[in-house]
Amino acid sequence: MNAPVLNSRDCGDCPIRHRAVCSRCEPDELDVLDSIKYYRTFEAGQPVAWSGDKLDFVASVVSGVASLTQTMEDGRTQMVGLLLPSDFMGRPGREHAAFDVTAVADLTLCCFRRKPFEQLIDTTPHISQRLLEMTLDELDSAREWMLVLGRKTAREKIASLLAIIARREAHLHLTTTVHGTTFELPLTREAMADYLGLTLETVSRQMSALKRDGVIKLETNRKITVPDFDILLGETGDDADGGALS
Amino acid sequence: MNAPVLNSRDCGDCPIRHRAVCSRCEPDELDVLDSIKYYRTFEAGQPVAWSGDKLDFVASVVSGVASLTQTMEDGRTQMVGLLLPSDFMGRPGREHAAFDVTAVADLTLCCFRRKPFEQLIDTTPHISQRLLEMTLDELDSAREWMLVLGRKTAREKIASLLAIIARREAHLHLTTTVHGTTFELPLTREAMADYLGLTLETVSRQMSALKRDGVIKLETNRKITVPDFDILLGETGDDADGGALS
DNA sequence: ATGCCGCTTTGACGCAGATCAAGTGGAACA
DNA sequence: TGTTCCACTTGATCTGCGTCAAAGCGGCAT
Repeated sequence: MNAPVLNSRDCGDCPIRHRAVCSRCEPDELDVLDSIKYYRTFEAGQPVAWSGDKLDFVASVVSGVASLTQTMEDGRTQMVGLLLPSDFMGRPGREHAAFDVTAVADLTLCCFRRKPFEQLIDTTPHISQRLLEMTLDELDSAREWMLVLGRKTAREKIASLLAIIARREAHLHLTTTVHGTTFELPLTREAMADYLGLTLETVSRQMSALKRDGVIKLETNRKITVPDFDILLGETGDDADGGALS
Repeated sequence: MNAPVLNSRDCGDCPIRHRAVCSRCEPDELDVLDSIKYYRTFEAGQPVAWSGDKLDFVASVVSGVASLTQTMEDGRTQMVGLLLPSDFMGRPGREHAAFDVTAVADLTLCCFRRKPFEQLIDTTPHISQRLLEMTLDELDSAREWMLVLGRKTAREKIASLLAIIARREAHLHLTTTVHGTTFELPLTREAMADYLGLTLETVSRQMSALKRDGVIKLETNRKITVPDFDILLGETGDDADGGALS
């Protein structure tokens, strides 16, 4: 467990400083944010909130991964969002969580008390503008994911997910050598299945197939090497350019 | 063709005045909007914009229906958004369309020239706040649709779509009698299939099945009567609440 | 009317992915 | 060095939906 420092961390040192809701803030605005913020950590697998729970904060993901999922009465579940570092969680103006939120990997949140944050939004264009921009980006991502869910084959779905993870991990911890790009997969097979609208057996089979075909190599179950990224992209079914999510 | 009045319509008479981006605007703010707005109409089936096109305006849907769709190289298409009256189209700060936009039914747009609109956003909190709120709503809808696409059966998908259309049409033109609720379906079977991630044959079969089971009646191909809305909701697979009953 | 065309329905068949069921392998712990 | 556990893999079989093909049904123009 690499438990991160808990409280009173300086925003200047923050790893997501330049991408999160606060990215456009001036020093004095950061001071205000600093006064309503606190850190919370969750171990992999722990719930952050259940759908319908009262939620007194909104938050930025500092490190780790969280998922938003919906569950039907009979137990079918669908992941509807994957929150990676710098992503924003919660909705200003809404008291209750709309989805189940779970820490998929060890998670650190920078939480803002909701009431004061809502006031800040009304008075600080730097925050509300950035929040609008991030929300529009999320909407684009959600819409691109709809294509994945609605029209892609199992193999294309897996390839799309791997490409997205690799791309998002890129500017953090990712190693590229002559042998390709290696990254950590922060999801279980079951979580992948929930995201992709598949069963975990199908996920496993398609992972094996991609491995067999040399598209990926598995260092361990969770550590993946992509020898040639273009080949992976070719498997996503998107047109050759930058198809997938931002 | 019921071509609506074209230009210089008074915002006060606008049917979407209380729900669109402009809903929170004061009279003087409306005056500014009025100076950068113009109306455009499209016949059913006509393209509004192709993905990648330069787009010099953003717009509110005044009447009719537009779709946002993505297409893969091999022709597979997925509808990723359905724009009904009062919905907002386009993205401030983006020059080019990200999706194909098509008029699914005869369509009237209230267009705002993009550049001046972007300036307005920065200076008019009433607009940017409302836009943020609408975008967050859209994001919620998109996420709910992900559950439909990823986990629901064909029958559940159809029922979900009919329930959504009926609900959105509710506060416009919808007739409820002792024999149930009747509404116009503004989509072809193919458009339904594109939205639901199905083929049009499957859509047709499931519509027939729902008819056979008495969940719906077809006055014509496009005119639907729902004798008991709760039964329809039961077919969606969602838990009972849904907001309609309770 | 008549023939054409776009939308829709219906049928027969095949397959991708779900379901059911074992089996494998590595990490934690005694 | 074994035992247990859990994430994962693999196999056998089933099925919902896609695919291919044909036929109904208005509406509209000639």
